[in-house]
Amino acid sequence: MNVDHESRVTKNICNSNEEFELRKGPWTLEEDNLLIQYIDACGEGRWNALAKCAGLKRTGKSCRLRWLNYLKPDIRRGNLTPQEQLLILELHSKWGNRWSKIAQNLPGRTDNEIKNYWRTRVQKQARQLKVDTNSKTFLETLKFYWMPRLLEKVDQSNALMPTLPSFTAISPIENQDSTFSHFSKSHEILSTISSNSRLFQNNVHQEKSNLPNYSNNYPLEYQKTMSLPELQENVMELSPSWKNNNYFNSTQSDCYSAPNAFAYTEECLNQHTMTSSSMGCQEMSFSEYHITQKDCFNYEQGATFWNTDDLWQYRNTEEY
DNA sequence: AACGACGTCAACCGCCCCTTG
DNA sequence: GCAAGGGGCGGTTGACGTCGT
Repeated sequence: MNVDHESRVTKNICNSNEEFELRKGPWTLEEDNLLIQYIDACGEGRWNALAKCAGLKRTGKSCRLRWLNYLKPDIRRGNLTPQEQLLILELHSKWGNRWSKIAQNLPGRTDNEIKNYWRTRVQKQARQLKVDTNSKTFLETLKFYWMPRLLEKVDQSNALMPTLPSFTAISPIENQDSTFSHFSKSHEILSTISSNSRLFQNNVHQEKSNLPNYSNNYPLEYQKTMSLPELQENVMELSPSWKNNNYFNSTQSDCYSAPNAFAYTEECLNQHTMTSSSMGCQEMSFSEYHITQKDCFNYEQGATFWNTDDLWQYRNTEEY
C-alpha cells in the first residue's frame, strides 16, 4: 500500500490519553486473521471492546460489518440462484427495503449482498423502464413476466442439476398481510420448487396429468405467466409512457422467445398453458412461442440473474 | 493498447432504537 | 425519566474489474 493510500485510509483521532490511527478502507489479510482469531477465542459481540482487545485499529462497527458480511463461516458466496432471486423479489414485495429481514430468509446471504443485488440489478431494470420500483407497473412486470420466468429457470436448473441446494433450511416466515399475500408460504413453495422439477401445473389440466398436484403449494399467481403482448397490453394501461418507448417491440415482428422453455418435455409443454384468471388474458400455449437455444439457462456458467435480456431484446435499438 | 463507460460489491456514514446505569 | 453508548439498519460511496470502442 502506498503512502497516499495509507494516509487516505487512516484517520488520526485523539482522546484525552492517547493518539492512535483509526484505519478505514479495505481490510488486510492480517486484520482479517486478527478478527477471526479473536472471535474464535472469545466470541462475537461488544464490538468496540472487541476491536481494542483484538488489537485492531478499527471501529467496532467496522469489525462487526467485516465479520457479518464477509468473514463469518456460514456466509455463502457466489451468484444468487434463481430460487434466491425469486425469494428476494417476493419478500421485497412484502417488506420493501427491509434487507436484514429479507436476508434472514436466505441462509448464508447478507443484507448487504441482497441490497446490492436489488440496487444493481432490479433497480437498473426499473430505471430502464423509466418506472419506479414501487410503481404498480413495475410490480406487474415482476409478477407476471419476470417471476414466472424465474420459476422456469428454477425448474430447469432442477432438471439440469438435481442436487441443487434446497431451501428446506429456510426459517419459517411469519404470516403477514401483504399485497402479495398469496406468497405467504414462500419457504414451503420454494422447498417444493427445489424438490420438484415441474411447475405451472394448470388446475384445468391437473386431472389429466400424471404429475403431482401442487395447487395447494403454488400460489395462483405463480401458475400464471404472461406473454409479452399480454404484458404490454396490461402495463400500457398502467404506464402510458411505455407506448412511446417500444419496450416490447420485437426485432422480428411475431417472434417471441420463451426463456428455457426448450427444456420442457412435450408432455409438460402440452400441460403448460397460460391461465389468465385475474388479468383477463387469453389462454396461450407454449407452442405459440418461438423457442431459441440462446435462452438456455446454464447454471454451471453462473446464472447471475434472471435473463432480463429476454425482455430488453425487444426494445427498439434506436433508443440507444 | 488505451481509454472511458459501466457493473459489482465491500465498506462507510448517519440515523434510529434499545439497553444500561 | 434521562443521557450515553452499543448495535442494527438502510442509504451511499468509491475502488476495482470488465467490457466495448
